Amino acid sequence: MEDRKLTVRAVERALDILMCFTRNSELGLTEIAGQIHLHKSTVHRLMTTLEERGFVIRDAATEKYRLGLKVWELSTHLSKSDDPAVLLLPAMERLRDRLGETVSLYLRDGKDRLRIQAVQSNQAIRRVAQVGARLPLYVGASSKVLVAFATQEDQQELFQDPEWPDMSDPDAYLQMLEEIRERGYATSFEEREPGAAAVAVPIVNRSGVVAAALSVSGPVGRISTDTLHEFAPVLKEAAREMGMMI
Amino acid sequence: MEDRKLTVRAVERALDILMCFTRNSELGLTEIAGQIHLHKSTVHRLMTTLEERGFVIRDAATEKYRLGLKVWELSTHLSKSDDPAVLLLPAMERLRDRLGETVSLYLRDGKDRLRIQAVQSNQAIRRVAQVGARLPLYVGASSKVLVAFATQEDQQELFQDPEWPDMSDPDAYLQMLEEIRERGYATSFEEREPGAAAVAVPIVNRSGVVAAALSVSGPVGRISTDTLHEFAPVLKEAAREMGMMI
DNA sequence: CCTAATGTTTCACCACATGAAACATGGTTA
DNA sequence: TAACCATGTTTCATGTGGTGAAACATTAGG
Repeated sequence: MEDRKLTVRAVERALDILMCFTRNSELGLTEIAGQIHLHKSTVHRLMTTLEERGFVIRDAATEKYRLGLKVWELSTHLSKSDDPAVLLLPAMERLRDRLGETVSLYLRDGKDRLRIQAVQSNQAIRRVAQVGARLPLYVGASSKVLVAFATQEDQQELFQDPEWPDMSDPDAYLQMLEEIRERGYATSFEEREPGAAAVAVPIVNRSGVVAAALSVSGPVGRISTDTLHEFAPVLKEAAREMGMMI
Repeated sequence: MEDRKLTVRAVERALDILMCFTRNSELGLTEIAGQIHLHKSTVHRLMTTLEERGFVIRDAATEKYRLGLKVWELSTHLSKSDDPAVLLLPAMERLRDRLGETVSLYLRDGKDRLRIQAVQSNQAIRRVAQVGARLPLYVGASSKVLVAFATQEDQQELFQDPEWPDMSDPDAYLQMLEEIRERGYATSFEEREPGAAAVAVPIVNRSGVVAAALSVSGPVGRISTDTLHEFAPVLKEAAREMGMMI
């Protein structure tokens, strides 16, 4: 072992267990043990610890574990002041009112993107976006934006990741990213979700860094590829304003 | 050591570190080490682990730690469906509109209570209640309710806790709890906070268990002890309705 | 009744978490 | 400039305490 670990294994495991609950809201002991490949007795001890500290609770009925009050308590103490999710909410609502479609805000987080805020279209047929969803970086308009404006090294790291799908034509893909950087927005048409289309633009903060991606999405019945391109300038203007705030 | 620990010390410590951020949103290494009485090198390793997993981040400017994205992500996956905080919000808003004062919802959590929801009075002078605040169980109208309707064993455990203040007259205190159970509400007048008065009632869920405490509070200038008793029946009716929902 | 799948506890082993101490860094003072 | 102090970081010997196999307990289902 050349580069010595300076982390604590038991804690890593406990945190991994907590993150399991982003995929399933209720989990049994063996279920968790299966997901993180540990012996159930080990998981049992970790769960006892998490439960004792209130980070998970046991459902009285199902006997399964779910996230506890402490998680919620912690989240209320996240520093709200500089949190884009609350800071940009009003601007997102205005954009939704203007375009009439669902508006989402994404943050790059490692090899994924995270939908940190969303305001839903109020039309009868609409795309419903779930806040907190973790989505892949290799598909969708917002992904393209986040990848296109990432650093070279960052991109290389992503592409080399085993999770990243094999590119049939790497040059064409890089060409597309270049195009996105040039015109300042990306589109997607039934790419991640059938029946959904989206436009996304980067939000550049005052330091000149791409801090997030802003997208507008809706059903293909209402949004043609033409519509996407019509939306783009409106989005860009909104993103520019938002960038001033963060 | 007679009763063997079946918890994991390193994990307990890591979780304790996380909870430190409910008191301070930004913390340095030695600061944390001081709070949980550990050597800074130990804390350093734990923090590296927490950071690697995204549960804390380092502020670029101050070099201090703050809670990370993962905490927020986890919190969005708390099962919202049966969460009283969102379920009872509309009813709380109606109550606020009716009485014109700040309405709070408390949950018992171990030796404390937790304000899990609050809607503020919209009068100029008002009591501002912070959601997520952890408060003691030995003072305040809501505390009295939560203690009064706790089980005998629970009460004993609380009273024997070293944190619990010495009771000058235990019999009088028990007498007061009995009175609260009889009339179904508790009051406080400049008890926890100078200048604030409150009434609180229990919320009994469909299983007949006291699941939470509902309180209305405001400045003493507007709320006399008489007002508190006038509010009580309104609160009780609201709590009855809320109880049906959880 | 047996079987299978849960969760729980015990226990011997030795990996690995631990804290002291040394080191590095930046900021403040004289 | 040096001396100082308060941060954070890394190293390392020590033995505690985390680990997983296995045994046990419990429940549900066939």
